[in-house]
Amino acid sequence: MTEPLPGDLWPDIRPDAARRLMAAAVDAFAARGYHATTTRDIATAAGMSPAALYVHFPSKAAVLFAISRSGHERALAMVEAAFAGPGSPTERMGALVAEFVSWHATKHRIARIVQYELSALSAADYAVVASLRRKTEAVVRALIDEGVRAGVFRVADVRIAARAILSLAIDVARWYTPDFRPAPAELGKRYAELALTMLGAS
Amino acid sequence: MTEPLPGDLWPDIRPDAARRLMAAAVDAFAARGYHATTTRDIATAAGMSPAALYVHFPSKAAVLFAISRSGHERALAMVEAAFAGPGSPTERMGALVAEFVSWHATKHRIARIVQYELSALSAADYAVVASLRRKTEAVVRALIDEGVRAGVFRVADVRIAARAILSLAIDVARWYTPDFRPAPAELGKRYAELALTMLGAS
DNA sequence: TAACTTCCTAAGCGCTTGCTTAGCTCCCGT
DNA sequence: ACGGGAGCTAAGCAAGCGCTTAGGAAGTTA
Repeated sequence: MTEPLPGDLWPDIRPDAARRLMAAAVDAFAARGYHATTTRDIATAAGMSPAALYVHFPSKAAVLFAISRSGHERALAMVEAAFAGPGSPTERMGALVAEFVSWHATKHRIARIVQYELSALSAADYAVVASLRRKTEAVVRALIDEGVRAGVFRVADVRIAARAILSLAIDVARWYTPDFRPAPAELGKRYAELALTMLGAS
Repeated sequence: MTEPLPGDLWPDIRPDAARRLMAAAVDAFAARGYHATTTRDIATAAGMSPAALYVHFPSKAAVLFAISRSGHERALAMVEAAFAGPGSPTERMGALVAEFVSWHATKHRIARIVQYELSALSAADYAVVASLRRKTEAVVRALIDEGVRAGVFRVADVRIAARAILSLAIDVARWYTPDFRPAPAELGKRYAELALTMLGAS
């Protein structure tokens, strides 16, 4: 059920027990959803007693927020890096979609929480991640805009095209399972081609 | 919050109170999720006491299943009708995507339960809707296959293309809100064009 | 009128939930 | 040697959960 946790995940979260709790929460939230997961589930999966969670987090909601926030920040950073990268709008959009899709597959547990547990966040917590989400979408729109102005993309409506591009990637988190072939990196490349075709790229 | 319930929804569900309970459950499940919704929420929103729910349904899970099952059946019927309709593969695929997207926008509350509350179903209930989901996906694959064989679609991988087409439509349920413009019918047409472009339709 | 059926409610039961409290153990600095 | 903080647990509390029980109001049939 649980895959080995990469050591580079949440390097800033200390102590180690807090990271283990977050990793256990990711598995549980992704599999059953935030509301169906109990604090006992999380603590037990991390090898601790139920009370241990409250040594490191003030509440169950704070665990969700920590996961959702860092996931949103990672997603935005990826998209911004692809936008700022070298190459034509076509090349940069291809790289953006390939990496975004690959992330939604590889980290589909985190991605599921990021994309599908927004309604479980408090109003204050939601405001923080909503701002990150708006920035992410704005970057995609800006890149399509650039391609349209350069004459390499042909789309009827930039706003809808951006939504469609993001939908393709985000929805991967919903259906992806680790046994799916091709593997995430190759899947990302195929989706990048589909996305560029959809944008009418030459 | 609640939009007027179309009279043609669940015409087979009797008595009227059972339909009102299902409608209230749709609003609550779609807004907050199955596990965050209490039986008291549903009954109160339907204008009844908490115990009234158990006059018409054996459990809260049965309400979810009734909603999910009828939603899946409706979705499959739509897709099958578009497949069996008149016209070229291009025309039929355009009609399929347009209608499927329009449904995911108009009925986004039901669609959200259909697409995002699968993990809340019992194993037995899930088996029923999973069968309907496989049939739906198979129809889309068959139509792409037909277009590829007829030489009007150009895709590298039929399985992945089918996933992408379905992703575009399904994800609409996640982000759509009633104030979004263009309205569902027009949104469906724009998405149909994007989908056909993605399939390399001439 | 009387018996029956349908649809609903008031009250509450047993259990689980998120979270708290009090106290223990181990390690580190001096 | 010993004080003190960090990290953890056993026990349990108040609140809310899904669901049950007993019974009542209203309409229908004989």
